[in-house]
Amino acid sequence: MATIYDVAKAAGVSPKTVSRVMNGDAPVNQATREAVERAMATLNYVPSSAARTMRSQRSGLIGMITGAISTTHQFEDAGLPEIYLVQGAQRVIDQSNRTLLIADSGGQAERIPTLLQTFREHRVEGILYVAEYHREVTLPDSLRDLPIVLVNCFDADGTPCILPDDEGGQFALVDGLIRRGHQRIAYLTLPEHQAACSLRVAGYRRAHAHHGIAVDERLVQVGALPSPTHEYDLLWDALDRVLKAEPTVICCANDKMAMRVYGLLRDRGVAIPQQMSVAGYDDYRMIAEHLHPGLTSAELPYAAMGARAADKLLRLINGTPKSGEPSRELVSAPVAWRDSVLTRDGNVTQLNSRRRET
Amino acid sequence: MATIYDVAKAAGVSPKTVSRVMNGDAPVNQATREAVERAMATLNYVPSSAARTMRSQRSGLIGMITGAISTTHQFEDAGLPEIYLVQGAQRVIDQSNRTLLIADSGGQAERIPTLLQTFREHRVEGILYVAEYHREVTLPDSLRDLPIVLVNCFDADGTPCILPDDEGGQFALVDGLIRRGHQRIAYLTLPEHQAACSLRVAGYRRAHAHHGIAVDERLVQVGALPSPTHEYDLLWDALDRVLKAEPTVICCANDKMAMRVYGLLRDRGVAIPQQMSVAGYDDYRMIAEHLHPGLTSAELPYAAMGARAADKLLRLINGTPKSGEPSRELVSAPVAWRDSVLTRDGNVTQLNSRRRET
DNA sequence: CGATGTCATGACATCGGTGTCATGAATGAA
DNA sequence: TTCATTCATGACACCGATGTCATGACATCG
Repeated sequence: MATIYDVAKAAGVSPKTVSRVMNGDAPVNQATREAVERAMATLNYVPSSAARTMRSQRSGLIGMITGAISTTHQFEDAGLPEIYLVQGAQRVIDQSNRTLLIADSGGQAERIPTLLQTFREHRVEGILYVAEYHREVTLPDSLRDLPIVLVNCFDADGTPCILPDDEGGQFALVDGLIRRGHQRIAYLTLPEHQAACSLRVAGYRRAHAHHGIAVDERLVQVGALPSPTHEYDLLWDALDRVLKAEPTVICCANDKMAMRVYGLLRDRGVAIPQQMSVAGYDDYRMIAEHLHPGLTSAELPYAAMGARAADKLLRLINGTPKSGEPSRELVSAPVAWRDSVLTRDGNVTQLNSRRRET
Repeated sequence: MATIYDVAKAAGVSPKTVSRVMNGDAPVNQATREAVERAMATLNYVPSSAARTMRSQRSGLIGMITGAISTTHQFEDAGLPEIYLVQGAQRVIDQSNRTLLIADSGGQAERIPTLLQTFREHRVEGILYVAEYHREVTLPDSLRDLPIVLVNCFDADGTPCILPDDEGGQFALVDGLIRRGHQRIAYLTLPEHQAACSLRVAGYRRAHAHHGIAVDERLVQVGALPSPTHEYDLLWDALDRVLKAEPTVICCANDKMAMRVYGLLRDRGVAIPQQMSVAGYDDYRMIAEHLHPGLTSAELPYAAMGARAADKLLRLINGTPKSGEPSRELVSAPVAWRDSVLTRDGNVTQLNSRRRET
């Protein structure tokens, strides 16, 4: 592998001049520059980031730690759309001429110290700490000395974080339902004590308040997803209870639940959306676009969150936070309206024309 | 940040001895070792991988390039389960005391040269080149000089690769259907010219041949998924044609299509699985486990492929390929049998008991 | 015309580890 | 006892960049 010395010799200049050509940190004669560039091309020269890091004490690496805090999800694949987070963050980080180093703990919390050790050895300049679902976390003390941004999670110490606007998203969805003529809107929540769940329910309630509609509490029920501990029946029962309150639309805590509700409703001979509209949350396109009819869902904006988090972290590293920048930032996203929701126009009901949001 | 010199001074030894304690490459007196370890702990010493890389000419980095070859998938999120690939590969790579460097092109092929340049600057020891779906690729010449393993793709030059056993998986699924009493098995393929599609159809045919059943060609139809170019109707029509041939089960080219088929069948008042069994392919658990009833599907073993690929790459790097190791390796996986498939016992039909495969 | 400044370049040290070789002490074999 | 090994350790150079400082050639200014 060619070094800067080889290039210097081939171009008949000193290594330092080659360095100057690469970094543009001092004027270089045009002819010299061209000679150096030719030599670099001929020798297929690629500078060594190790050497550069050593001398400059800047690694140009950002560490991302994902699946970090799982309580052994043997069943859940909640973290799956994290790939979008990675893409969002990577775009921003590449622009700052840095490289993203990703460590996935695969849900094994005990591996985290090892991964952090690796990050430290590589002298990462900052860390993005990603949770698989919106929740509170407690950071290990060993992280205190590095610039860090939490993504999809927050802690009690006010560490900078980027969160999805679950309350606002659910508000927008339910607001849209009401504007489309729905008055009796059911909500199936999850039993878990997740931040996302309670925020979404809060958004549901605020939308009702906003339109001056009282919430019939029979319309709000706790469902569940299949898991080793609770059986399907929980959702079946919740659906049963909620149907007694005669809703025209059922909002589900997430897309997975909505997918099950499709099946359960149809088992009862209820046509979607003619007899019952359904909405989800997350807008996992793999689900929402491919269900029939297409599922209306509030987007969980992973890509945007990744980008925002990277942006915030870079400012932390550079010591240039915007003045008055809050430590906690919410990321909103539009609702994707699809055919699972019927517009109720007075007594007449009509199908939405099929549309996609970009 | 403490260096090896600081540790050496604190422990009253030479830097080289500290190095020996860390690497265990030469005997060190027990008392000395403990003194050094105390000093490292006190100073919070973390060795610099940059310095180590520079001296030893081994970076300990493996590059993975994903979403590498997309033809701008504005619509597809095919690459989503790649996260499993990452986890599989990372597990193996960590064990070899190396670190995985991931670059995601986000489907923008023009970004690949930049990403490769970054890999080179970091002196990665080898590359995992991941395609989002099983296909043939052509490698840029600039990759020729690095150990490389293709994942989920192959090229014309016989570059080492890891592929899913689509033919075998579909064979196992259809074989299982026949053993469960099905004789008229429909197959909905995709119009795309993907390696996966034709292999799966081949497996379908081989299973029939294996049991001496002739394939009624009306049972094999080309469907499609929603996209900007073809409308839903394509799948509707295909389903229409296939139903005329009176199947007892419909196999779909993948889980997304199966999800749509659930909706389309139910629109026609066909109960799943009582009146029609359905099977998918990929076993995206986000879909297969949460559909109601649970979707029977052949697993696309991403995690295992990631692990196998990493393993193969490490052997390439170490120059210790197993003797007679084929350059192309297929990874098989079991079929996940769920409630969407009815067992037809003579004239009597029965539901599978609900079960999960681990 | 001499002083000063800018341009273009090179010599040299340095970042933090590890490979090589040397050295002295202890141990075992002849 | 003496020579050969093994053990335990240190001195020193080196990996490949870049920061600092020095230098010579011109250009500019008063």
